[in-house]
Amino acid sequence: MENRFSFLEAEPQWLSQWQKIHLGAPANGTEAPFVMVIPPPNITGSLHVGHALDNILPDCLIRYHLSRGRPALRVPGTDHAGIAAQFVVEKHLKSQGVDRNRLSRDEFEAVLKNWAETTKTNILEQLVKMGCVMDFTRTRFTMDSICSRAVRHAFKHLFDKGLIYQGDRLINWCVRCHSALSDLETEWNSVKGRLYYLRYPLEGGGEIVVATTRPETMLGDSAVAVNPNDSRYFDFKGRFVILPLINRRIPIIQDHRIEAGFGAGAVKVTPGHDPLDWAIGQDHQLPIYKIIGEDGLMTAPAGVYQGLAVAKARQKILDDLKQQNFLIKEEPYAHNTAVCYRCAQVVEPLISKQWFMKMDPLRDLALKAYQDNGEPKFHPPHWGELYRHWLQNLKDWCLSRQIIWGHRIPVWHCKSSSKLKPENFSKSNSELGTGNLEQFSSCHPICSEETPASCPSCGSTALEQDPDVLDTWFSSSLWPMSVFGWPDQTPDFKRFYPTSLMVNGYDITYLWVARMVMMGLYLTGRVPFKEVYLHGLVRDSQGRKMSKSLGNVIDPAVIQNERGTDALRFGLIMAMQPGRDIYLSKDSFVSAQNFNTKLWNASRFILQELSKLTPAAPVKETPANLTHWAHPADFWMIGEINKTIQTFNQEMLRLDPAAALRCLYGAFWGSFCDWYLEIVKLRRLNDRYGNTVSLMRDLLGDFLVCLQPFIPYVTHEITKEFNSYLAVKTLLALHPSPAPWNVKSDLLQQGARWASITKEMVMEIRSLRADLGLSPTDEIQVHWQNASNHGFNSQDTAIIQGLAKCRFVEPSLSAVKIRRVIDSGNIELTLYPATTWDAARETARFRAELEELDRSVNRLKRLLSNTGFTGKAPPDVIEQERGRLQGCLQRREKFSDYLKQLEQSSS
RNA sequence: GGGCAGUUAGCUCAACGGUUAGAGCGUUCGCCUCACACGCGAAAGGUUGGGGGUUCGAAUCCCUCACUGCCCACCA
Repeated sequence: MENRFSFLEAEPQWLSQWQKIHLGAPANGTEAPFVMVIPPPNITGSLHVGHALDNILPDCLIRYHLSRGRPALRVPGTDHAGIAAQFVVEKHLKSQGVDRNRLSRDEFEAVLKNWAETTKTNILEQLVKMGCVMDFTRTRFTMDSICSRAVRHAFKHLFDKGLIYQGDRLINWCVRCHSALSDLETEWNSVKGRLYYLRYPLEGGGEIVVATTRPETMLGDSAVAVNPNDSRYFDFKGRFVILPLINRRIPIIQDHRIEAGFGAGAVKVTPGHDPLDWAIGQDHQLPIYKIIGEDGLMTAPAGVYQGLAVAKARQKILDDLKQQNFLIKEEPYAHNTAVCYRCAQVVEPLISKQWFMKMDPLRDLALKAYQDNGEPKFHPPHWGELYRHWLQNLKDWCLSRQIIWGHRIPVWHCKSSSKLKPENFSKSNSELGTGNLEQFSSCHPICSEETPASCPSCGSTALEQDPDVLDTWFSSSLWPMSVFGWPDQTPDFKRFYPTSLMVNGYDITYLWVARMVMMGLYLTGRVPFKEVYLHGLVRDSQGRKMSKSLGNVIDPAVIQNERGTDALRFGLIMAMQPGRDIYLSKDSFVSAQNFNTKLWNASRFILQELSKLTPAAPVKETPANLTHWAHPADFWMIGEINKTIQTFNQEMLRLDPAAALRCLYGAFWGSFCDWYLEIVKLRRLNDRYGNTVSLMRDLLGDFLVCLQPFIPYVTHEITKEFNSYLAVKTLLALHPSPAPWNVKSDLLQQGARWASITKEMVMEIRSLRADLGLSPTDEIQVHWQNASNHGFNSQDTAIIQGLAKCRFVEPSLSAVKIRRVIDSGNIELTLYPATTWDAARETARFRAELEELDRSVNRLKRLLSNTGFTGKAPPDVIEQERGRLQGCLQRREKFSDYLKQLEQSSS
């Protein structure tokens, strides 16, 4: 074995073996498989460290369940990522000097398909390299034929139920992406703008002042609103305003949504370009003027301002208002503006004909499932309430996007007649005036899973598919169903749906998780996953988001190259705290790598001991009759591993792999390496040493099996090195998770007691050695009273001598003495240092100890004489306190005795 | 504006009503000791954010204040 784990050489060997182990051995029992689907990464580029988390945490769970003999499946795949992907590809084209607007729809789609193929391959390869156990024969892509079919089927079903409709609504329009966005796809930025106070003249004399941050929208005003209780405006009721610049006559209306306290108390109402104004406009039946177009330029109704970009129009309108004395004042004002969550450009609220989905029936199902059955179960639990609250306030979902990359809406329009269908146009539409609305025939739109041959109403074959594509999250919301072939009742769908657990970052709880639940419930009657684990977001060591511009991005591939995939996996899992964001720096992976090295080296030591055994045939299995040959140290370690196995299982099952890993880390390094292996070394001369070595090997085997889900590469590589020496016969990943060792509890207790005394003694001596400034080669002489009472024989004392670099001697009356007690004062230790020694310091030490003990004794006496305590506390707690008091008294007696001796000898 | 989470050692976090609050990293000191210097040993470091309450007993439960982060809403 090399003295370092060469991960770069070792890693590639294991990948092909792991790809075969999905679902594990053929299921013999009836236990339901543990099923997860991957949160499909966007095909925008390569995987970042957040993706690594999304995949490594589930992989640990999948591997864990496989090792417990439960069939386990994880389905990989990728997401076409609509706007996000189109944005990235547009940028890429631009960097190559290609303007995407000069490409035809088909040409651009071809570029995107090509891009998707490349990144898909790259992403799947990265997943494989991270060691993820997935069934790559079931790999899906949200735009492949299976998923697309599910999308069309779901759409048609919802359409037929009347839940999907087309209509003119105020929506979020990204001018750069040239598409509508849903409410969840906008983000809010604080901007330092200005608040402008405009003077609106009243018909018949007088004026009213309105405040606005967007003066250019005044061209679209159709009313001025005031609060009905605002006494300043009681007299204005029923009067009209003549809108400056364009001289439109608009009413003054009253609406309770207007806050009297803000600005001037009167608000210009622009139903075409503001969400609140749109709502007010609906209620008051106000006309709508669309003065900003989808291209971000002022439209024809904007009159002389037509064709100007919004910012330029604003400036010109301000100039004109000022010149005509309509601008009273302006003041600095911080407010929020919506931006596109993908391209970060300003979102314009505007009226547009879009496809929407009524969410109420779906929402009700999700609320009922959550309230009645607690489904899905959230980790951490407080997310459940957030989810419920969000559902309660859910609005209709804007489904259509005016981009190219995505699922084309499965609706066809009949072009046979140019006759307009009057009910498609509300009276306000006639005033939109931009001609942007499609002219549809009188035939009903045809929703169909397959391209229809002809119009069912008129028989015409002049059909045109709706040009829009679906929100990328529509296909995502079907993912846990579509990957298994839904709507067909495939064997996979029957066996694996609903899935067991969904793991992803909390940032997409509403965008994705909630929608999957709603769609799953509505379309299949079942919540698509029993549990949801929402992990925190990865941030840098200062808590900032990782971004390319800040230069604080951690590329998982770089960590893998520098420290190994296991270090990446270990470091990420250890950094996870349920419900909290994860702060990472490149240094976060140092101690992870160190652990792997430690594991490697400890294994190397054990292998070396195995190979030294003669004859060449080492013990294959630890002899069962432990009581005949095992040492208390062995029983102690067995007790430790039993506790570890128990905690490990418990934490894994309650979805806290970080706690599980912490427990393994501490037991392996702190108990197994630091103490047990060191003790074993000191037992080499024992004639049963061969048995000890095989026990040590089997204990290592337990650790390897438990650690395998987290650090598969190094553990598998170790089992390979051990070859026939290790009891692990199959591929480690399929080796059964260890059960606690079946050893009588009194033996375990004896072992624990032995270890407790030994460790305390050794640490006391080591501490004193450091205190005295002794060199590690200097032996320190020790006398130990009452040793035999604790059953310590010569082998035990040899172990202590070896660990503490000391030598046991007969008591000496003449030598310098340092006294200590251990085991709560039951054992007295006398040390004879062969060096000068500061008696004054020792005296001070005892005095301090005594003071501390006095305090403890007083406290404990008070506590134990408190009838409130003795009457109410559980008996074992009282017993524990009694024991503590006993120990303190014993120690105090010894220490005052030593102190007296010290004072006598120094005087 | 509404809501959620958090505040414990220099840093990241444990401790899930039991009385002397623990790890890892970092720091300091001593060691290349035959698995490992990616290591070993030793040590320093805390009024558990402030205040009040419940309890025999509070980091833990309740109230309150302060601060931090996030989500939702969007006052023009």
